[in-house]
Amino acid sequence: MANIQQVAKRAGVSVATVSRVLNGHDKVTAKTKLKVEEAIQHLNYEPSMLGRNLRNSESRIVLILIPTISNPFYFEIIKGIENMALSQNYSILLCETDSKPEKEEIYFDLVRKKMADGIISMDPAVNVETLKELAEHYAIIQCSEYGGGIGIPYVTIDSEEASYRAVKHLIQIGHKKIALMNSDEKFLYARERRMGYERALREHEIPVNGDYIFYTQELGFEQGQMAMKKILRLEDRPTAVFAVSDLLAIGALKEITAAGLHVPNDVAVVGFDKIDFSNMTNPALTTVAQPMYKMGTVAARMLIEKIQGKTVDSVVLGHELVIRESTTG
Amino acid sequence: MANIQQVAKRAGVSVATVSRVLNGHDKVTAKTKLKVEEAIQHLNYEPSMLGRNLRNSESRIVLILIPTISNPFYFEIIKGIENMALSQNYSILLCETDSKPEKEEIYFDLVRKKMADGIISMDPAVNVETLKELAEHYAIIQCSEYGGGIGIPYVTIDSEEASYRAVKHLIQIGHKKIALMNSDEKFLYARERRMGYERALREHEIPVNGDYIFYTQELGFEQGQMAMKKILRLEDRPTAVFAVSDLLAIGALKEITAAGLHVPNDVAVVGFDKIDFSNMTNPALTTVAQPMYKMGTVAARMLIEKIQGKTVDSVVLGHELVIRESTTG
DNA sequence: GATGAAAATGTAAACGATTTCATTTCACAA
DNA sequence: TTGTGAAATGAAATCGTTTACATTTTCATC
Repeated sequence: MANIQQVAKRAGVSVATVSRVLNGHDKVTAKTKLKVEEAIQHLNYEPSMLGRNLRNSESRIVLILIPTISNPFYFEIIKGIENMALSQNYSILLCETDSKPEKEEIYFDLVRKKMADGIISMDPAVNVETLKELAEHYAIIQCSEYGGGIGIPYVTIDSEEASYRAVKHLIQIGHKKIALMNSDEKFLYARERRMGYERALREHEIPVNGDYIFYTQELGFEQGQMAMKKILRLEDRPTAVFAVSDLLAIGALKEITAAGLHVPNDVAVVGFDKIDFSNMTNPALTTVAQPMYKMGTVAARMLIEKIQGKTVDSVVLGHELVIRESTTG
Repeated sequence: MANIQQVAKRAGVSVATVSRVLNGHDKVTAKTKLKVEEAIQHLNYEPSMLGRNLRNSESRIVLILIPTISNPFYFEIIKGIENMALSQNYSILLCETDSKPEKEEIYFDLVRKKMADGIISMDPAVNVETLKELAEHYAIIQCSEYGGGIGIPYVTIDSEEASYRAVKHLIQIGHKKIALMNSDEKFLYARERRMGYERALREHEIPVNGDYIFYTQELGFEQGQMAMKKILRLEDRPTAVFAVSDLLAIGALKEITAAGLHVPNDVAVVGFDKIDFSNMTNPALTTVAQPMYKMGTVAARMLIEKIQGKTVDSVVLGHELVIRESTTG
């Protein structure tokens, strides 16, 4: 494991010159460049990021904060972030918080200790106070989930509108009794999605029925099953369900089928996110597609600009309703 | 952003003493310790990993190489690795290779440049030559997928035996015409799983029928669908399918249902891996459970020991057949 | 109060790069 | 040949820690 000194020695030049060759900087004579390159080759030299990072006061690592890696919703976003980051010579540290403040704190510490240059937060349960405080000193971007009005740039979609369109689709194919499977309204997106749901109903003069709205603690398959069980027990059973995540919707599918009912003939189902699996279920799931890959690249670009000291503005991206078997048979 | 010098100055001690307090090293008088802690508090000091890492010639980062993040098979393994790593103050860099040598090379470079202290490779398509070469200088562990006999420690399960048991289960519930949906036999695990399949058949005096063995390029849902289409077209149609991944099996499920057939009455299906989704399908999938979380923790522990210069031995963990609706109705 | 060993603290040299500023080399014109 | 300015190169500081070694302090003992 040679270092820059040894390369310099072998090439008969100073370390400064080696560094210049390494970084393609300034002007270096073709002849010296050749000598240096020969030395690098011969010694099998690889510049150490440790030295370089210390000198440059940067780590070239960005943190991605997600609640759990098991939620496929994050896949494409992560890919987007990764590719953009890679193209700018950043690496990504994927951090699962399990929505636990202790784990979150471990990762926040990583940026305080300069192990990371910035954070892309996708955890809806993130501690907003700490995040705000951190944002005063470090580069932070919120992706997909965001606390509004806290001065941290975000990239997201218009949840209210997306939700509105999903419900409108159900109404247009004839449904009037539409249940909403929402997550806890402490999350902004949950409040927005309920508003979209209600707007669609009101617009078609369908009264909003509180009994048709269900809240779940998490957005997983089991929560979807449990909520669906309750829905199926209602005396005036809904003919359609709009779930705010695909996993919830897939749980609903399973439960409806288990009850001997048919999707969409007895109960239609709409999900949200268009995760890969939404296409693998029986029947395939109608869902709202978020431009996840794009969100990732945009978030990464914003973060890198922030790291470079630029000011960046929040971005709202478009979305799309993907109609499949779970509503149209 | 204060540094250790400023803390030392304010506390009226030397940087060495501050460092000692920081690391809970040696003996420091309670009084000086207090002074130092006051200074740290007051200056809001956080030790920089950049300096520390350079000095210690380590990055405290480990690389995880996976072909793609979209395969849920890796979730639990990653969680296992992450938790073990975290407990030892390591962070993990999740690296998607897309099974492309170029991307792989980017990540290999990260360890050559000391940005990472070691690698846990889970990519079956990894370039074994490069890996071997790298293993001479750096800490490397293979997890789940491994090239045998290349001198790199691995943790895995007994694929042949697991496969044998899965097929035996199908035979025991009355099947004789059992198709195998395997991946390319350039992978060791694919060869092993075919051997287990054949052993089970031979043991029950069922001839091995080459027409019943299908190879897929990847282990995804679409490949499962395509292979199943072919299987359904066979004149003497199998009554059961053993797929070497859950995603393949889920593709098969979808295709069987689409053909108007019933699982398991017309065709029984067994998968491999017990990913979360194997429980969410209709019907739920019979599958071979790998102890993924355990594999992760074991791999991480092995890697850390390797980093510390110890010699470590390969490990073979147990597995379990999980019988669900796709074979027993 | 002097002594000496043990305990606490300090000094300064790493770790491996980048970069500012000073110095040398070079090409060319006088 | 000499002088000049530009181009190429080098010397040394710097980034923020840790730690081997040197030095000072402490304190029980005589």
